[in-house]
Amino acid sequence: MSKNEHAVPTHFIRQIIERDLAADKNGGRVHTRFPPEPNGYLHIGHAKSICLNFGLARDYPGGVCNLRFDDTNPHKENEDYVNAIKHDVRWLGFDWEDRLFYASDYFEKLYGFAVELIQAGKAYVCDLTPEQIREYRGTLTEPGRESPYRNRSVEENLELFKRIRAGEFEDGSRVLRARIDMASPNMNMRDPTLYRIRHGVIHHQTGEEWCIYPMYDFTHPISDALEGITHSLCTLEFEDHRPLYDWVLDNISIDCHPQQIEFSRLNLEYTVMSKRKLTQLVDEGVTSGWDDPRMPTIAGLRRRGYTPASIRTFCDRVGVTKSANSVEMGMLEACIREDLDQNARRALAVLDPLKVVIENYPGEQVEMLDAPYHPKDGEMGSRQIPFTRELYIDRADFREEANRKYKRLVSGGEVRLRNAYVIKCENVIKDEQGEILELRCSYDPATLGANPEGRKVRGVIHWASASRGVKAEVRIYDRLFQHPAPDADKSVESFLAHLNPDSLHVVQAIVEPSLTSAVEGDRFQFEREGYFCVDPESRPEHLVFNRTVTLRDSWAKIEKQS
RNA sequence: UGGGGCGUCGCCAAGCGGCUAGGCACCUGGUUUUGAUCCAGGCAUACGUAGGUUCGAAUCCUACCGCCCCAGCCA
Repeated sequence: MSKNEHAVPTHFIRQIIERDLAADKNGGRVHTRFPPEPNGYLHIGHAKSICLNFGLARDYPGGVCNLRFDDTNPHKENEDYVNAIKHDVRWLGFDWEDRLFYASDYFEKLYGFAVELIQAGKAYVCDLTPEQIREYRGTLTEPGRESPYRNRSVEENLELFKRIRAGEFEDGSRVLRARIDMASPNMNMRDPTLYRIRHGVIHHQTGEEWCIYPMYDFTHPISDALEGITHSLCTLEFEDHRPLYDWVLDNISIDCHPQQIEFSRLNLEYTVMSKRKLTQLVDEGVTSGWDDPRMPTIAGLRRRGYTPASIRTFCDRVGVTKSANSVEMGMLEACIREDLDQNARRALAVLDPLKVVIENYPGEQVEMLDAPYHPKDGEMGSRQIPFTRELYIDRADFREEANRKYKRLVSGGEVRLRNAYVIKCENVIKDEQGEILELRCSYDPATLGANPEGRKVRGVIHWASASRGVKAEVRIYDRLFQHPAPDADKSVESFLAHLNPDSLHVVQAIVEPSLTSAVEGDRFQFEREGYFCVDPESRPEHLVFNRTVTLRDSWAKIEKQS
């Protein structure tokens, strides 16, 4: 944990836990779990859940948190997702130690509890088709009707369930259902399905051992109880499932009854958070993969340059409540800026190069200028930057003429080159179309590490040596969508209609040579531009940087006003 | 027109009957060889609405309004 992270504010779940602790409810234990289904990559919403569950375990004496894969639907799951999820949780900074579990570990026990339910007359084998089950379920305003198979004898149910497990029946032909209340105002209590038949799928953990798979509503409470979970935290859409969670545990012989508590999921503006939609973005090639730096996945944020600490800080700041929310991107960006401002080395990189020739600087001369890695943290040391007769500056840092507000280089004007000399623009060379080709400048040798005498130079711009600088590919990312809530807009056929066509720009930059040794994962502030990280595809002979986030830019605001 | 939730500043969010925490964003100034950072200051006398209880209500009560979730053999 970094120094930036301090005591987090309380929230309603902590209050519940503290009340339980005070009442010695679970023998003083706090035991949570993070239970992802391995059917996709984790996203920032999962990060909130991870920080919550593992954070609680960390903050209470003796607290522990399990990692459990909710792998009851083999159709959509695979081992690659399991590995990616483990990697992401660890990367975020959390440790499940020896508590790695799979719901599939409990298939045999689960089967036993299902038999118990049948023996108690609380579950039955139903032969209705999926369509019929839906019809019999009724609607939100009308009660359902009881299945004609609802009153089968215990013996018949037991026999049938055994034969189902033995593989005698086809997919979809029968299910095991809980026998609760077809007239319940809560849809989840209208004899929910407990088991379905699935032949021919190879489960990533259990292979072909089973042809029946338990449903979430049956599996989850039992898995929690088997692991001795005290507080089972999930998102709001499961609120209606809580009566069923409790019903399952109340009707089987198990001596642990965790408390399910629901909180609202995280929503971020200008992106989507549902696994279905993220999968679609990947499958349709809209993004380069789950780790595309524009994705709100942990892998995407990592590749974008976000640090684990910045994501943890973000999760702490958004808090835990039951109210619907849509958090601004600015909140996330502030967290990474805060981290990187303090911890990232500075470097000079020119993203849109314009050649500058210093006419009074000797052609063959190369001066190595010392430049601190950080303006405030001297302990980070410094590097040498070559200064030569031909340089590059950014096109945006020169204007032939401009008003007083513009503090950069203008014709006949002076500007400070960062960590180097003050230069003056003597001449502007253009082509026939009037396009500026290069600038002819002079430098003042007396201005290295010193202010010029008798005049004030207001601007400072970054630069790179033309001969010693290094080419680099820089990927400039913007938000993936143009709409703050792409999946909430019902007026379009698909959320894809809101894709931002300009979410990625690739530019060829000239960067200072010290960056040649940068390796995957290194993060820098390119001064006056933003924070950048080295992409996994980067090689010493072909550097690739991703822009994590821009710097705050008050100049852009000033310019916008005029 | 069933059930379950939620409504405090542009966005998050504290608050749990006694002067509306805080963060992000935004606005002013100052410092600055990054128009960054940093520092100082500003930013809710209608807490969804209307009634009520109370000396006192965002907090308690009543009614209403708005938004979200639920009719998978998904999780």
